[in-house]
Parts: sequence; C-alpha cells; structure tokens
Amino acid sequence: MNLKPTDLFAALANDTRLRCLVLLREQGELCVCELTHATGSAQPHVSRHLAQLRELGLVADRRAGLWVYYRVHPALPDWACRVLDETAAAVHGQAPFSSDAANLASMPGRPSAPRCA
Amino acid sequence: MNLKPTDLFAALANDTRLRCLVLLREQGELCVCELTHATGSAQPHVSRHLAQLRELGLVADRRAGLWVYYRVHPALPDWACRVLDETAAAVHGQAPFSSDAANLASMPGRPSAPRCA
DNA sequence: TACAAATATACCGAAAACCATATATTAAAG
DNA sequence: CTTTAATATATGGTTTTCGGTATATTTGTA
Repeated sequence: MNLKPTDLFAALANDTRLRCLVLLREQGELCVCELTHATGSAQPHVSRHLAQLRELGLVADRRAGLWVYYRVHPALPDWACRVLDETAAAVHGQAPFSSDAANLASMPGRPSAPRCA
Repeated sequence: MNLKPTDLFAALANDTRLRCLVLLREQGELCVCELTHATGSAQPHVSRHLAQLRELGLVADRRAGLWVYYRVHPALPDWACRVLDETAAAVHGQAPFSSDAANLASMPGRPSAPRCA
C-alpha cells in the first residue's frame, strides 16, 4: 500500500473520520450501527465517511450477516499507525472522544454477533 | 496552545505546507525565498501557506531586515512534534521532499544574513 | 414472496480550499 | 525621497468537501 502523507492527513482532518478511527483502534472491530451510536451521527453520514476510509485503505471491512464490521486496516503502514497512536494518546480523556467511548459502552441493543467468525 | 487534532491534520493535508514544515524541521530556520526556491512554487503561494501555518501556531517567524525567517514553533505540543517526526521519517528520501532539500542546498544566492541575531 | 433491519449510495446546495495573478507593504540602499 | 528586493495580502474563479435527506442494496426471516 502506497499511502501519501497528505492523503492520510486529509482523512484525519475530519471529526467523524478521526473519531471512528480512534474508536476502531482501541476497540478492534465495530459495526456501523455501533459507530453511529457512539458518535451520535446519522447512519448515512458515518457510512459515507467509512467508505472514504475504506477507499483510502485505512480500514478493512467484514460482513457478518446484516452487520458490517470495520477495523483499522491490518496492512496500515507503520508510520501511519504511529501517527494514529500519538493522536489517540493526545486526545485520551478529551471530548468528544471520551464520550464516544462512553456512548459505545452504554449502547443498549449492541449486536452480539460473532466478532471473529 | 490548544491545538485540535483535526486542525493540525488539515494543515498537514496540503503539499506545500507539509513540504515547508518538513524542511523547517530539518533545517531549523528558513526564509521565504529559500522555501520558495526549494519547493519551486510561486512566492505568494508559499507566503500564504506560511501565513496559515502561523495563524494556527505551527510556525513562528522572525524578521531580519528584508528577510522573514520561519521555524517550527518552539511551543508546538509534543504529540504534534512526534507526528511531524514520524512523517519526516516516512518521506525521507522520497520525492518531492528529497528534491526540496537538494534544491535548497544548491540555491545560488542564498541569503547569508545572521540566522540567530 | 413479502417484509424488516443494517448498510450503502445518490443527490443537492452551502461552505471551504485551492491556485494564479495582481497589488500592497515593509525595509534597506542610494 | 526614489528605487529595489523581500514579503504579504487581496481578488476572482474553479474545484472539493461537507452535511442532510431520500433512496437503493443486501441479508435474514416469516
């Protein structure tokens, strides 16, 4: 994967995309409805930004029945991984990132389908 | 300085700005004409992008006679510094970053005014 | 086959980013 | 005080991005 720095940074320059990536990084795998609930955004909004991340190769997706699970792409270049790490550390405990994690944890009908089929 | 992640990433998402920052990071201090020559861009183009970086607090400037020297802002948050470090390492030896450094080194009338008055 | 849930895409107008060019500002020198 | 070099800003137009809403697709189930 040949990821241009400016392309990575453009992807990280949007709140929704950055919040999703930070969530995925610490949670491993999340489906669209979980990300939608965590961020409090509309479903098409989240879905479209996930599609952008997917087209750039930043995330990978896996369908399991009705749900599509997203994760940080396992082949993400090391330097990009470290950029994400630094960012996650920098925003740790800060809004809106902290409330995203809290919303996720308290999600009522969180799908319990197999995560690693 | 309270630097929002998305603001930093938006700044890094432009070729001219990223190339200037990478140059400033490894050179310490450069004036506008040096950055203009190194990147091969038009002077107003470089100047405007430097102004954006300045307004965001990513660079500091110092006037010395006719020249204005820019540097990575000394109060840049650690995490942002590390993001820049990772990026610089990732692009090391790659175009157009490598040619920028080469262009700078071979600049004919490079101003020799005091850099640390 | 019909229906419902989860997700994806299409469409649209508003806002922002971008670049090239022209012009203004600042400071040194004569 | 005029000129020149370095830098900054303004202007206009094109392109991109963004968010909201409507709609389409996919999959499981009755």
